[in-house]
Amino acid sequence: MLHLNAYLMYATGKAARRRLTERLTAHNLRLWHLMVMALVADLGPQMKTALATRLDMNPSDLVKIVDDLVRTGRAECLRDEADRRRVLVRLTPEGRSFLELLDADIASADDEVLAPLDEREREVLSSLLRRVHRHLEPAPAGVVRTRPAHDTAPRHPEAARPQH
Amino acid sequence: MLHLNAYLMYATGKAARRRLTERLTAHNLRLWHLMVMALVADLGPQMKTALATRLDMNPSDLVKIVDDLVRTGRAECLRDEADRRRVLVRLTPEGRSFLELLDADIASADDEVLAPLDEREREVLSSLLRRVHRHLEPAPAGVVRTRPAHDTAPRHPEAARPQH
DNA sequence: CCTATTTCAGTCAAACTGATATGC
DNA sequence: CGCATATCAGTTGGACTGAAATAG
Repeated sequence: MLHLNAYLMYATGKAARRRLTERLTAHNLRLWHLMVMALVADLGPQMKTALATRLDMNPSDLVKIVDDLVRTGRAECLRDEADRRRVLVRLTPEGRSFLELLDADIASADDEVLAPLDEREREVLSSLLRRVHRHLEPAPAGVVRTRPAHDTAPRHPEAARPQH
Repeated sequence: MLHLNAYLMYATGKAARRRLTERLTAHNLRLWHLMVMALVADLGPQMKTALATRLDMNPSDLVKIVDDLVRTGRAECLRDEADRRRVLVRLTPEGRSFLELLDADIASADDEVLAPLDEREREVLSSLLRRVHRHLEPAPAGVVRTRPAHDTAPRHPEAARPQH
């Protein structure tokens, strides 16, 4: 019973989150602050609903996270003039450089988590997890097709695909 | 940045927990209620600290979970007469049959989570996750060596293993 | 009217901290 | 005394619900 795979995933994920969180509290950040910044950096300015769906979090919680980011000057919101219901979230230059600052910390957390596995095994684990994850959290719709940051080349052009 | 493995584990674990929790709420149970019962069923009567360590949860939280289980007649606590600080938690017969009742639900949750993987892949994932998990949450000490006990006779904890 | 997006108010399980009591 | 076990009170970040406000 304790060999329940669902529980094993949960327990491992919890321990992994703890490592990440440890690094983040040193910077006065919480997990979602990082993830929202990282996702916006990856996809370019996005609607709040798209961010929430993609991160599998509640829209009402995302609002508060974005509020924090705006208050600390790391993100800003623009009303989309084409559809005035929409609010696009984008990083400020400070937000972008702050993310770069975190990069080393984050990578080392990742490394610590995967320490017992060699390169080949990490890839296998990552790919299996990704398949399970895609299955459990089906592809989010509604991602706005915007360019990533103007100063960096678009890295995943196929990721910003309209929903139909 | 979003390909962060630590986050991928967290996100997958969260989704897996959700599936488990869905089945449990149908039985008015929470995750920890199940896990504590399952662990006690597996290891036999255990100290509360041992259970908490093993499940990577806070001792103060475990107390409340065990309280719930006792109140609903699924577990009972016995003071260890050899060391009166210790409280051994064990399942009642009702607890044991309740666990058996849950078995099918639990197995199906597990199956749903791993649906996209074939038998071979499930084993690989499970084994990789287990290694990562062991590394992140090193082996708990202080587990009392008791039999999984189908009768209710208190075992003598002289069988307990010293923790180093 | 109906739907989508955002926002707010509040609840709940889980994660964690600190302090205290008690027995070895 | 120190140390381990158990317990209690409280906080915090996270997960979730329901409802309102706004705009297409």
